[in-house]
Amino acid sequence: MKNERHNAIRQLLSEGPVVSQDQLRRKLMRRGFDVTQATLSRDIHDLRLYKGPNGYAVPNGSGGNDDLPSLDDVFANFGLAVRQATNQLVLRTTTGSAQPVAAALDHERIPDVLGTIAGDDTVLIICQDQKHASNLRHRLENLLEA
Amino acid sequence: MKNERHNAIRQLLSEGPVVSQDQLRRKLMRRGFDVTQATLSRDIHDLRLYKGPNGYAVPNGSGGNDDLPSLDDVFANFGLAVRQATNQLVLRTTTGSAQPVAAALDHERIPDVLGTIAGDDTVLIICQDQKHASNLRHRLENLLEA
DNA sequence: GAAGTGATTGCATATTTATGCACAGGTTTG
DNA sequence: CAAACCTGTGCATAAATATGCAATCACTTC
Repeated sequence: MKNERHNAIRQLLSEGPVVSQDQLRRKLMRRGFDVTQATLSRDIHDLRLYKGPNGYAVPNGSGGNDDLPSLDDVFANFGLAVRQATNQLVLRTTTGSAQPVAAALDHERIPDVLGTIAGDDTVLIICQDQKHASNLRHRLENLLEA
Repeated sequence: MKNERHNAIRQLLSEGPVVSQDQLRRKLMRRGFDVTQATLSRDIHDLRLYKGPNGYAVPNGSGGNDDLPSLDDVFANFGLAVRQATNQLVLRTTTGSAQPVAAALDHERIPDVLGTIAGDDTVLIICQDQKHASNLRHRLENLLEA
């Protein structure tokens, strides 16, 4: 429950500005998540979100991670949201992070992945078909939480 | 004076974490600035500071570029042609303009758009499905004629 | 010089966010 | 199975932040 809600929050933030926890609460309500402001305060702490002049935002890849980052790490740090269009996934990342994220994906040699194309903050992932795409999407959504 | 105080605030933030406006007030006091929390709330707004897990921070991007040119402008200036392939649109732009055009598209937060990937003179726009793609294509075609 | 104007600030208070406590639903342990 | 433990949550409320209003001050205009 909490994990799904966290994903929904990231998704919402990538779609439009959210100025207060109460506004976030109402938006989540429309998506079927009914929680109180107190819970959102805790969620925001968990997700390490920032609040600025334009509302809440996902941290921009500042943490600067070191070694050979695993897919899990890369995702936890830079992944924002995954969306699916038939056999393709569109993965939003923090700005400037799409390339390394795509590299990590390629490196994992996941059989579902036919190939990736990365821009600045978006990775397009091509799968064999819709089924493989769904499969991968679920997997990535879980990684987003870590 | 407000400007000196703003500079002092920036200085303080670069030296160590500041977690609350009241803490900031006390630190400024020691430097000879005696103002209330209300004033600091306004200062923070003026300086467009962000508050996150580690307190206040100066905005991420070096040069706070908040306002992108409007989609209409960008299109009128750099857009060349739109073509559709099932759920994707391929947008040709003047060479070197694909990135800014894609950025403008992203920031418009059009619901039809799952994501964009930009090269040098081409932007690939991924939509949910063929219907959304057609919808968006018509819209963009209109902008091109403007 | 009087009156008008705009900028800055404090005060009081509204609004927003964080948190102590209690409780419900699972899990693990004995 | 019961007891001891976690985790996640709401409720009530504390803490932090934003803001309407009025006062002050530096300038401008007539």
